[in-house]
Amino acid sequence: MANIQQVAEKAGVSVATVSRVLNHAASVSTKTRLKVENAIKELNYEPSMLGRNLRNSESRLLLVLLPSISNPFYTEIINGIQNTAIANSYNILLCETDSNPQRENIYFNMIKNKLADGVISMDPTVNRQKLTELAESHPVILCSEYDEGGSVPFVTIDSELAAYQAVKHLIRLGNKKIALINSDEKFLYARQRRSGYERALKEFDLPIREEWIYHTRDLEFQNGVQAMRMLLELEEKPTAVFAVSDTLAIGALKGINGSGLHVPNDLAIIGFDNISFSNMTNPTLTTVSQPMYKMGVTAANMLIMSIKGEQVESVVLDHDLIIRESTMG
Amino acid sequence: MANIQQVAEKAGVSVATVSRVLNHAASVSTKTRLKVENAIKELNYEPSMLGRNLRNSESRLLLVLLPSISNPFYTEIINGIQNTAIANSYNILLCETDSNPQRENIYFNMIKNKLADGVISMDPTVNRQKLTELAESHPVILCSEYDEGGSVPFVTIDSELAAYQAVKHLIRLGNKKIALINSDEKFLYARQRRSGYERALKEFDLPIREEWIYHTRDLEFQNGVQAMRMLLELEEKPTAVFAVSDTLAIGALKGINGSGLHVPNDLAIIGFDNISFSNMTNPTLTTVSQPMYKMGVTAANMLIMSIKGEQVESVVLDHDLIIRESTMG
DNA sequence: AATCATTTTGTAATCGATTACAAATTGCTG
DNA sequence: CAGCAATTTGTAATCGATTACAAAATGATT
Repeated sequence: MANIQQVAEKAGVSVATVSRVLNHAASVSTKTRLKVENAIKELNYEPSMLGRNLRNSESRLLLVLLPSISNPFYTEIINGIQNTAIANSYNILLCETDSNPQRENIYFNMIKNKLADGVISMDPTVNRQKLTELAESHPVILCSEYDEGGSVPFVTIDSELAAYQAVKHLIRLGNKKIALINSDEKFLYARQRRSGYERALKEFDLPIREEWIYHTRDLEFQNGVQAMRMLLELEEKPTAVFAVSDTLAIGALKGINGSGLHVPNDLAIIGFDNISFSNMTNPTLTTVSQPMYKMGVTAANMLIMSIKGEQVESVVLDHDLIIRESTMG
Repeated sequence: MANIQQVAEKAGVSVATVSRVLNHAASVSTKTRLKVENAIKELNYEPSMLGRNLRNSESRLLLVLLPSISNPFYTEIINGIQNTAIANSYNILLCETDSNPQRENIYFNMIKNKLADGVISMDPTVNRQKLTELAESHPVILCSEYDEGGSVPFVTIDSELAAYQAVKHLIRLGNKKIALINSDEKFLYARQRRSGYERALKEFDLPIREEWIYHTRDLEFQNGVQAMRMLLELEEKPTAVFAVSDTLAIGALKGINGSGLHVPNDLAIIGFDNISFSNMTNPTLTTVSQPMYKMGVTAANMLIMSIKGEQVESVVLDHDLIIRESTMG
């Protein structure tokens, strides 16, 4: 790869002039510009991001942190981020953290080191303190999961309300025994969704029974299968299940297969996220749809504003209840 | 963020000495090393990747190109790559190309510009010429999809054989009318899987009928649904279907629901990839399992060897036929 | 204490770009 | 064509690290 020196030499000008051509400075005469452009073409030259970034403290690269790419929930969000980034001449790099603080740290360092201009974190278990610290001096936006009462701007939905509405839908269908398949309540969204679940039950004077609340370790299908098996072993079985993620709900659906029970006649199920799989199951899955693409777009716009030094406000977007076969008894 | 100058000043030594401490050079006395380490701690200093990379032409970052993160097929491969990379003090960045040559180009430039040390491409529609060109001067490994007769090292499976075995399995079950849901044959794997399909049919003197071969535009569920609908409208319907990806097979399964036909009694289905969802469908999906994690590990090891300047040989890994309910009539 | 070998540290060039400032060129005007 | 302003180009410092080489400090030996 040629460097700027060689281009300058070939064009018979100084490196400063080449740099000016590269940056479309107005003060270059047409004649020299053409000379330089030819030299660039001949040498197949492309400017080094490294040299440029070192000097400019700008990389036009955005980092997107996510715990795992295996959850399809992130797919559409990333599309939104990516399209918005590209429209603003930024590129994105996806960083899978596996919720491992050490890995997170490596990516935080990329930001500190100007290898990237900002970060959108979708990792719920992120090291709070490190992140807040980073956010003091660098652009950071949280997406989906956020820090209650924290200072880092976020974009999310009203999980409590969504859960409340989902459970209310189950109650309206006549269900009185409603189970909750929740993830670990160290996550804010898990606490919020539980809270919405309880609010709906209370409103209709239904009891909150601990044995109908199951906590899973992860959000994989298998965790949902396991949860459902436990619920089906109870003496008093629920007649409906609200799972806090589609992956869990799909696993639960699987757990019911072969038990002789029928969805939705014996047991109604609602998921959360509206991942593309949720429409492929048999029966198809009723679920809460998050505006994932829009979340991505919003987060990216917020980050880019933040990089420009503008103030940004957190945003709460609307959700939808998508009613499908798993609750159409 | 403090820089190396400030650390040197605080420790009362030269920048060279600080650099030596950072790089664990043997020639630093214990006394000065301690002074420097204290200064580093006090200033909360972390070396700039940018300065280091510019000087060293090394970033210890690997790029992983993939067309879309929405296909779960890539998930396990990436796990393998990531774990191997970390074990060798590398980090990975995922780059979603959407099979867009312009985007690809941006990431290729990151390699050329030393922002990353090498690239593993899983993008089948990659710009062949650009990639080969890049591979001449930079470490590149292809994973899964590769360039037949090309010079770029790859890791893959024997798609032709896998398809042959899958179709033979259908024939052994007594099927004589076997359809193929293939993707676009511009992809090498699509041509290879078709070839294996035809070899099996020929071996058992079964006719190859064009109307039983459907080509989809993408690998999304919806493409499989659509394909199945077309096949079910034929006068002479197939009794079995081999789909070249699980996503298509799952869509096909969905397409059969509501048609009154039963899987596997009326129609057997085989997919390809063994994505985690393939075990969640009802009935569960028979499929060809690729050693995805191992592919990732192998690709990463090959890339790291290549970065070290060693010669690497392409690898063909073993696959497995996983028999589940969709072919257990 | 002088000499020399060995260990430790510092000086300054380097990587590839950008840009403030200085210098050179161009074009006008009288 | 001298004089001056406006335009164009070049020089050299800079970003933050690494490292060859030089210089200084240390220690051993006589």
